[in-house]
Amino acid sequence: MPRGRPKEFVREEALAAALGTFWEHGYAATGLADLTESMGIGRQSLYDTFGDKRALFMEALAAYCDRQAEMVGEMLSGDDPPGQRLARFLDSWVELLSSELVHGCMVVNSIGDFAASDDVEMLDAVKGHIARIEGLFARVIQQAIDSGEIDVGLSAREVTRTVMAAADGIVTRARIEDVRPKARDVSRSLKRLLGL
Amino acid sequence: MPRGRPKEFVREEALAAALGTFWEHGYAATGLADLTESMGIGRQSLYDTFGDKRALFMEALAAYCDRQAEMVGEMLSGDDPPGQRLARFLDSWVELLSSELVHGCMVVNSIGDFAASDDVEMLDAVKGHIARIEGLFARVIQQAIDSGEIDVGLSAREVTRTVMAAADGIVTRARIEDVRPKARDVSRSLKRLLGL
DNA sequence: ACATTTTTGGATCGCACAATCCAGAACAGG
DNA sequence: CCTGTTCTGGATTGTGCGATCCAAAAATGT
Repeated sequence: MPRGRPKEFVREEALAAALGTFWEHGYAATGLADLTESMGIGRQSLYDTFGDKRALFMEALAAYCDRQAEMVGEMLSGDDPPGQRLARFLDSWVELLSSELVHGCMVVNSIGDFAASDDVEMLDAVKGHIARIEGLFARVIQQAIDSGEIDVGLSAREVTRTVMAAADGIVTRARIEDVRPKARDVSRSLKRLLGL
Repeated sequence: MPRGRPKEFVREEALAAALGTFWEHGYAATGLADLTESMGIGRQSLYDTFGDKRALFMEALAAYCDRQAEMVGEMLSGDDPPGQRLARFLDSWVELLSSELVHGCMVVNSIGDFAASDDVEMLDAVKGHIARIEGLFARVIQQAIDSGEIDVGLSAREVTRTVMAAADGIVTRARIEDVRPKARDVSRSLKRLLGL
């Protein structure tokens, strides 16, 4: 155990709290007061532990992406054939919009937060996170095409980009309205498109 | 002609310039200096003519929506059957992403700019603009279903929401990368979905 | 000439924000 | 007891912003 007075908070928990606040309000709209309140720590502790606001955000965004990748990876995994796993995902991801994604996808939200900025490092991080999630879908879709489950004259790239675009559109709108009815319609349409 | 010194700028032109700046950088990231520079007028003239920054933005957003509605309306009109008009739109809207929509759709961008704010009036305006554009697609799609051109066991509502979601996703990503290849793939997939 | 209106640009106000500094108290181990 | 670290909270700094005020100049009609 280190010398002096022990920290009164767990780093991961404080980071998770910051994640939630950034997720809900975005980067610029989140003030230091919002962060210290939701994290339950003082300004000094925040700067000592995480650096500054921007560094804290980048770390939170990376944690979000890890969590999202794990969740999507689980939903797309299983013993049944890849096409059925994708169909299952399309059926059940509507539930995510009721709980996890009520404030949209933090990565997609970050596009708007930094698109007009000159923070190339942040933008590269955002693009990387997007590519990572997209890769999970591309893999399953490619498998479903290889196995013949999906056979509609479309490449895996075309299908993946369509699914991702629709998902991005839904989570964008999720920020200002209840999109679950829309998401159900889109999921049904996409399954029809893919013959699932 | 009114009494004193005549205005040295045309209101519509100044508004169009403000529209472009807001469109490119978003609401918060656009400073008064950016506006006066792009509009070519002084602060005083701006406040006298448009009120304040927020009022100027609302007017610019409404003008954007008018223009967008007119453009989409034209692209979806013609003498050929509605299904073909929709297919034509899906083919040619990629060009819009090369010129008009390089910085995304101003309405969709505004979602992120005001989702976390408590400006309900602005949010209602955004929602109204979205509904207006969506109505244009819903009408054509309904016609194509009534005429039997589209017959894939999906309702007009389901198809419309899917097309809009995909489009929203594409224009969101357009802010940080060239999405024309993606848009081509998505358009091809959607046409396949609709049997066009 | 005169009145009216707009333009221009500087100066200023008020506010919110991130970030830093500081001093005192709290808590641990040596 | 002493030392090192953290927590607390107030005070402060610096910056950028929207917005307003002001005064002088410019351009029109009466």
